[in-house]
Amino acid sequence: MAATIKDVARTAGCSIKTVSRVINNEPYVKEELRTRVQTAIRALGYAPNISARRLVQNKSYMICILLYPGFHQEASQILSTVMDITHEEDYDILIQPYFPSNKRSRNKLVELIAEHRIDGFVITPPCDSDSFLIDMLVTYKVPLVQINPFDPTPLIPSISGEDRVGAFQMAEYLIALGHKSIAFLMGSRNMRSSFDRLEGYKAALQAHQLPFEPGLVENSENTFDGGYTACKLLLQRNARLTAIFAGNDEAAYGVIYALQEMGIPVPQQVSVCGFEDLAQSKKIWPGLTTIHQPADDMIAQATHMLIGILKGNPPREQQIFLPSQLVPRGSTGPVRIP
Amino acid sequence: MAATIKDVARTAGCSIKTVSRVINNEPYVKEELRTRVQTAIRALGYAPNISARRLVQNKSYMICILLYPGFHQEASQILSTVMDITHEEDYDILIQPYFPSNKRSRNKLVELIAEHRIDGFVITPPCDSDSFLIDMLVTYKVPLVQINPFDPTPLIPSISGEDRVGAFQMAEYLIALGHKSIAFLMGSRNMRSSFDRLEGYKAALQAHQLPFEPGLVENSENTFDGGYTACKLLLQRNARLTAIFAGNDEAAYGVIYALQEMGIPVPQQVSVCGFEDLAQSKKIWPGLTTIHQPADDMIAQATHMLIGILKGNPPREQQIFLPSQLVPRGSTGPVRIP
DNA sequence: CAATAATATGACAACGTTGTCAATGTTTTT
DNA sequence: AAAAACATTGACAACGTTGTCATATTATTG
Repeated sequence: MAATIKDVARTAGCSIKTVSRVINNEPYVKEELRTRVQTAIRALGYAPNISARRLVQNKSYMICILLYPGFHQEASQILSTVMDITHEEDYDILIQPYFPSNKRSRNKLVELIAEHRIDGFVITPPCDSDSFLIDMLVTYKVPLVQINPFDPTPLIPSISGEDRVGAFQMAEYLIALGHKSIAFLMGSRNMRSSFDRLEGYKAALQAHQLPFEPGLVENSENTFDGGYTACKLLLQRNARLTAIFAGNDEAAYGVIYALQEMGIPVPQQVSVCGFEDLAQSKKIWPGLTTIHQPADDMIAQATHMLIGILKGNPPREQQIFLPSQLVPRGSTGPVRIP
Repeated sequence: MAATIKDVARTAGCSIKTVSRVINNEPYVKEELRTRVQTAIRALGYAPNISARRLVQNKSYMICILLYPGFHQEASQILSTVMDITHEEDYDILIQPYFPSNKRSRNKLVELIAEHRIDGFVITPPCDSDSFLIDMLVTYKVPLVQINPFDPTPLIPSISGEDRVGAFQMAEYLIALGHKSIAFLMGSRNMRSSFDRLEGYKAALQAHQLPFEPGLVENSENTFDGGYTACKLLLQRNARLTAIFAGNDEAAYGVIYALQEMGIPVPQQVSVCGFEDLAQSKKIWPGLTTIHQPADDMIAQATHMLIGILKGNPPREQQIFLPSQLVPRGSTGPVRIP
């Protein structure tokens, strides 16, 4: 299917060896021929086959970084999970940072695909919203599994957390504690899960006959700084609120930091909760009440599904849900009786 | 050098195709011949060459997980750094969890080496203390770079943080704040850095004419639970201490949690500090005073050094130091005047 | 018992690249 | 002007595996 060095040689009218020289920036190719070869390479979309190169050079072009789970806490949680999979399956796993819509990220990906270095992809939020990315993978017919929010008509195999349900549970929990003025931090708008969580929050209010106040919703990125800033804005605008439901755990850390900085005790005056249950959330004081929906589980499931597809065992269901679970900790408490 | 399928075939007295069948658990090989082949495989220490298999099957046996830096906070800090390197260099990077002295970890490594899948290694603490591991890599002549504490006679190229100096700086800082009763959490004993940090702490006391009290040193793992437990033990034994110097940031989180749980205000009654400067340390309240010595920088340096070695440019120095830097935050303050 | 099917083995090509070496053309040196 | 050095190109083997196909052996069927 893909062009090989022979195709390039034929197109450029020279031997494969000369093409090889051009690819590897070796000397002893006349400038004119060199450009002719480069033109052919571009015209055919040729990329060298890494496996062949590795074979003949007896090199792997791979480096291994040994990481003790504990030397760097959070990373290893994902990595351990993922690497357990590689140990049982025949696949190595490359973890690649991806910035949606970033040109460099995209180029790197095209390269990985063109060089036959990748059999399949697992896509995590918010990369699933990068339609260029998804289109490209579909065009190249590279198998992929997404981690993304609920989709009523999934075209692509995916693992989904229950964002709407989880947010509903959490809001209901706060309401049960007596909170009536509950702020909501609407997370990154490029993640669909943010919208689903907002919906769950609204639904819970409605189910308990509480009014939805748009002034209690603040846009923020799902980061520490996002939570910090949003919290300050909210309190400026509304001094009566008794609880803040952050878009995720990271944002909740920012909220807690901001409150403490202002001398507002958590949870005595304001309750705070998050969504995700990072390992860190039980290590801060007070422990963060949150919805358990761990990234590493989702990634593990997605990887298993992908390997299944690659081995010719497509999953029974296109979309798998991981149930969300409320984890109450110290950052939330009963509303203070005024 | 390494045995190939032909060697096995010759030893077992059959064709390479039959060996291939045995390797891949295909049918149509008589039991007797199958065991003969398996014996030969074991005798020769044969492992199939993955690149050749990949070439002929036109598969990469690699999976890519796209991870948005932000979807999972801490992991991406390391990964981003590391992947930036792969983007510029020709190497893919496999991150592999390793439990020192764990049989499964070791087997996985042997496999990676035998199958020619790895050109070189970066070893992080405490894996550098696993002499089996180091010996094996040296025996197989696989290039490696270690991240480890200062070694006066380094045989292996390494990147080192200034553990002793850093601990000295920190202890001196606490002393300058008026602290005289400073507890020290001696971190994991399988990391040499723990000993170096203890030394730095002792040296600072001595430099300022403060007595070293063994009762103020507590053994603990460099984990949240380790810090938590050690803190409780320390306070039971010694109510006068005004500062706790934890073995690393994670342990410091445990210490802060324990203190808050006991209603002891930080830093008003007890100051707390750590070592490492995890991203989280500026996000907790009060922010953690610590020594900046980021894992991702060290890993990046080590990786660059390793690639240099692989490309035939050995480093000028066998050992590179990354200077440590004190980062004061809210968790430390002047000692309370009684 | 012949005919057929199933099992067991091997010879050899193919995968796509790089390395070696030979062949040719061009420039520089003596 | 001959010799030597250098620049440019290509033919072909090699890397280690799996896939295809042919062949030999054994078991099953009619």
